[in-house]
Amino acid sequence: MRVDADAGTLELTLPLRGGRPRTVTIGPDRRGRARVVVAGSPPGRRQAEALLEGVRHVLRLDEDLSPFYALAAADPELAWATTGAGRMLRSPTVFEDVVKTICTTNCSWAATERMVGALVEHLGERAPGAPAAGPAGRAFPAPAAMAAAGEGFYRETVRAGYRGRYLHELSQAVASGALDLEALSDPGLPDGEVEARLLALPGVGPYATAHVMTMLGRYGKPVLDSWTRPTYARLTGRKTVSDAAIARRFRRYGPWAGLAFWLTVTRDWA
DNA sequence: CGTCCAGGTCTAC
DNA sequence: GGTAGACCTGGACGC
Repeated sequence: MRVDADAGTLELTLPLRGGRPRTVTIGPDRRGRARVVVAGSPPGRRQAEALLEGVRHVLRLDEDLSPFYALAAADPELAWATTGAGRMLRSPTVFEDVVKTICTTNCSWAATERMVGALVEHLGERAPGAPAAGPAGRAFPAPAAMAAAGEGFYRETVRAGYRGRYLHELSQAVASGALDLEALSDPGLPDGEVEARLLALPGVGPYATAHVMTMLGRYGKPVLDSWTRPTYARLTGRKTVSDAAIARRFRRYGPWAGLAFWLTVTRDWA
């Protein structure tokens, strides 16, 4: 995925069931509406619809944030968000979000980018017309591709350290059918059930669980880590802030507490 | 050079 | 149920 802030565009390569991935660029048209441009040969009708569905999913265009906006409007600290903030980017699949989240644990953001970049570059399927080398124009690897890669790949190429075992175990479980991560998208599952299943995954603890649940649109719990905690403390003019204090501050948001917290700590990104 | 730590988790008490 | 210690990696920092 690549963001061009100047052009206001987002480029991503989406996997397609039963076919090569395709790269799309999302940007504003002259009317200020979203336009999706597919790279390479024109897609067929079915493929075009699948790509649009993928874009809707990644941008959460079908998510109804109005209950959150109603709460934010009454909060001077977050009223700014009601003009359309809060559609956090997510991955096309739950598997991809879980893998990426594991790659954020106990390391710098630069290390996360390096690990994910290596996975995409070496295992990701190439969209037609994409460069033969490099990560550009490649989809995130399928579970089977990650399962087929050996331990040496995770150690020497991805340089994932001890995370390599988690990534390998996870992808093998998904590829074999023993684990269905995509089922976690089911809105009918209670939060507690999703939370328990995520916590049971290798390399997934409380932080990663909260983060993946956020990606799943379950915003009840703030994502607390070594970046969000100090950032929130700084914003409130304190040296440190307890998790309990954060929970209290955002309790009024109920099931939207995590989204309110995230927007608070990332406000200067907008 | 060594130590610390970054968008934590696991295991063993 | 709660808490030390270990854990890959690489960049930042102090000496």
